[in-house]
This record gives sequence, C-alpha cells and structure tokens, in this order.
Amino acid sequence: MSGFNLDEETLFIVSHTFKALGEESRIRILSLLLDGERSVSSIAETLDMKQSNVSHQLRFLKNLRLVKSRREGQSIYYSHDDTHVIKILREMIDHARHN
Amino acid sequence: MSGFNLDEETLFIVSHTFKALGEESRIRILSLLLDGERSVSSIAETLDMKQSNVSHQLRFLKNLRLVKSRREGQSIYYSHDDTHVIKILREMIDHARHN
DNA sequence: CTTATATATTAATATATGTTCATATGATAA
DNA sequence: TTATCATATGAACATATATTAATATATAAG
Repeated sequence: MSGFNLDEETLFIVSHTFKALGEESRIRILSLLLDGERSVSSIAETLDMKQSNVSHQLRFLKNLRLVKSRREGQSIYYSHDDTHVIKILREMIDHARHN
Repeated sequence: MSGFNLDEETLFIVSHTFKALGEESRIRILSLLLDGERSVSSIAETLDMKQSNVSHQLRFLKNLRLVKSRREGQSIYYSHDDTHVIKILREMIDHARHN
C-alpha cells in the first residue's frame, strides 16, 4: 500500500508521537528511563531539570501513553509504556551515532 | 551500553530529526515521496499547500539530508535521501494504524 | 490535628515554529 | 534582449511550545 493516503487520525498520532520524541528534555527523560523506572525527583536531579518541568514533560508523555506511572508512598515512579516507540527511539539514537 | 549518556551532538541530531518528522505538512510531503520523486509544484498541488510553504519545508528536510533534489529544466525534483529515517517513518505510520 | 515531602497544576513569559505574502533568482523560449 | 514559468528567499504574523515561579494537592509521619 502506498504511504500517501494518510487518514487524519493516523497523521495526528504520528505527528504527535514524533513531536514527543523531538524535544531534548523529553529525549533525555525517555533515555534515562531505558535503565528502569525512576521517580520524578530522581529524574529532575539526574538531568538537572526543574521538578515542574519534568512533571510537565511526563504528563505530555503519559498522555501519549509513552510512559506509565506507579505510586509508592509519596513518590511516583515513571517507566516506559510503549515498547515499539522506545525501539524507534533506540534506532534513531543508533542512527545518529553512526554518522 | 545504557541509552542514558547522550552526547550533545547525538541529542541534537535525534531531536532535530524527530522534529522534522513531527509536523503534519512534512509527514505528508515525505509520505508522498514514498511513491517516488516529485517536483515542488506537484507536491504543492497534490497536498493543497502553498508553493512557498512546500519550498520552506523541503529546505528544512534537505538541511537534515532527509531529501535530495535534482534539477530538470525549470523544475526541481525532490526524493528521499535517508532510507533509515524513512524506514522509521514507515514503522511509526504502521504503529499508529494498528491502534 | 500539624508539618514535611513529593508531585501536579496554573499562570506568565520567552522562544520557536508554521504559514503566508511579496519578491528574488534561475532557467527556458521567443 | 524580454517574457514566462518554477523555485527559493526574506519578512511579517500568528500560533505553539518549553520553561519557570508560585501554588495546590496528596501522602506520610509525628
């Protein structure tokens, strides 16, 4: 099938998912989560980002179901929730490194 | 190797490439080019976009070496120039369709 | 209850980005 | 040369987005 005929919904999902992967802060968060789940504050400290900023970006990613969250006490742990998209992220990172 | 330690250059390439794939107009252009090379005016007509807009987006894609161009007379024909990234685009489209 | 900690949310701001219009450039034909 | 066609470019505008500060919410401990 030709790739040309993209229905609106597909176009919407594709563009938003790529947008999610197209910002450095979100790439760094997703990349960090490759090593396993992390709390919000842990992400913020490790990446030297403001807590509110991390929270905003995590909400963005969660809305697209790219990450999921789990509460444990006062902390909330985030982890990947879309193996296919993460695979695509890995591929792009490898591709960029081999330039 | 952990995905965490992303150097600046890799992060730059990854984010910009995903950004390129993260806008509907550019996805439609790249998707159209899946069927083969096309002139600027042909793209503009088919996708109902202004010529200048198509030209701007093609320059964006060309700067990232995602497309290449070839002059023939007065027309300039654009086509894909990064099979790996196009493969990733195809994967994402398939992924979005199977939701 | 109060206090402390972790996260989420809201509002404001600055920056980035897409689109359009007008114009410039380049190639072809007469 | 001039005229026409195709594409590229620059400026302007509107919208989208990332980031921050301040505050709200929720959980746990005392």
